[in-house]
Amino acid sequence: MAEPVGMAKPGGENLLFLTDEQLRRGAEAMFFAYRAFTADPDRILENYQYGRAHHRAIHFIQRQPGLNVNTLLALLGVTKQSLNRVLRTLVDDGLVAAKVGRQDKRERHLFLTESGAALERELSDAQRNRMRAAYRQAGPTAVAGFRQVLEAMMDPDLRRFYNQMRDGNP
Amino acid sequence: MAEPVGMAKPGGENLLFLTDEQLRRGAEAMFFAYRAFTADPDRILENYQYGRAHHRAIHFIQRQPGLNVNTLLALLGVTKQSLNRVLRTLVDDGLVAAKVGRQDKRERHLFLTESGAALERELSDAQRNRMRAAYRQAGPTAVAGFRQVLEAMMDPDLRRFYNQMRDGNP
DNA sequence: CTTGGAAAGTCAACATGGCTGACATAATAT
DNA sequence: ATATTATGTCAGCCATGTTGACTTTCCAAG
Repeated sequence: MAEPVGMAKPGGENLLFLTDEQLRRGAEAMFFAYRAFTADPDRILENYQYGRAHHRAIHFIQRQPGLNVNTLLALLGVTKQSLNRVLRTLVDDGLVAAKVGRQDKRERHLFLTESGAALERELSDAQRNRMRAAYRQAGPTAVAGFRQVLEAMMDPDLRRFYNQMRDGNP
Repeated sequence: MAEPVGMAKPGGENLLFLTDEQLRRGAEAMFFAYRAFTADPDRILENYQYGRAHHRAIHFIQRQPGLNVNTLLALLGVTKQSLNRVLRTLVDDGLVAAKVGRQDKRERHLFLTESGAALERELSDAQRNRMRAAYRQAGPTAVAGFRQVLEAMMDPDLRRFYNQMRDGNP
């Protein structure tokens, strides 16, 4: 707690002096927090015979209804063969609807069905509950910092996606 | 940017009003940032025919030299069979030394060898570079918030471990 | 001193979800 | 007419998780 995370240079520049120790602690915090972050949805998914990959696909389809497969591939960062396995089971099970594009008939636009949306809600409810609790405990200033650091950590391409999603869904 | 992350209640209580949208954004930020967070070490590990599991084991052995297998299992949250596969290759390849306990001869205390420490350094250097850049970009206040939120998100058991590691390694 | 249980290692079998490579189909774009 | 793009699919491989069963070693308590 008394551990200094950084200091302003006397000259006035806002440089940070970060020890290896401080950065290692940050890495561990990411590791443990991410484990907790995925634990709740994972427990739910077991009941449905789905995995984390299904959750991610469902999440982004909920987020951008009508996105095409290529966009989803870029968001998830996996190969199309890998995604296809997941997406096929979701379509077969009636959780996702794939509609042929009107302008470009090669594209499939992806949507959640009623039951797909229901599962998405169940999963994200569980995940949001944990995040809400953490946000409340840490307070608004901490939350703003949390998001700033995460955003700064992202690869530029994904940061673009991340911000597009904000802009596209106000 | 103009998105409110929370407000203080007029009454004075520090409650946060968090929309689903804000929490979903947080989840996405976690997802994208974690991808970036693991990407650099993953690239390096490919050259050595190791995976992320090896990195995690090496990380915690570096962190607490001499820990026993049970402790490492609890930190990593995997089964002993799963860990054993990873640990065996690391021992066989001479990156990790397993020394029989003096008091309790059933226990094996794990240490990094010279070459193990070298690989750990290479991996964590890459990871720390990204974190350092993100920390610098976001600033000290943001970093403090980042850590607060991550800590609040952890499962209580893992938070205990997380804080023990701080206390044990001042 | 015996015995129960803990720490660790191992074998086998299986599931998930990554990957590559090759190929097919349909439709757009040149 | 042809090249390219978007998608889907098959086959196979790998890393890493799982459960279950079993052994060895050894500490500790009866």
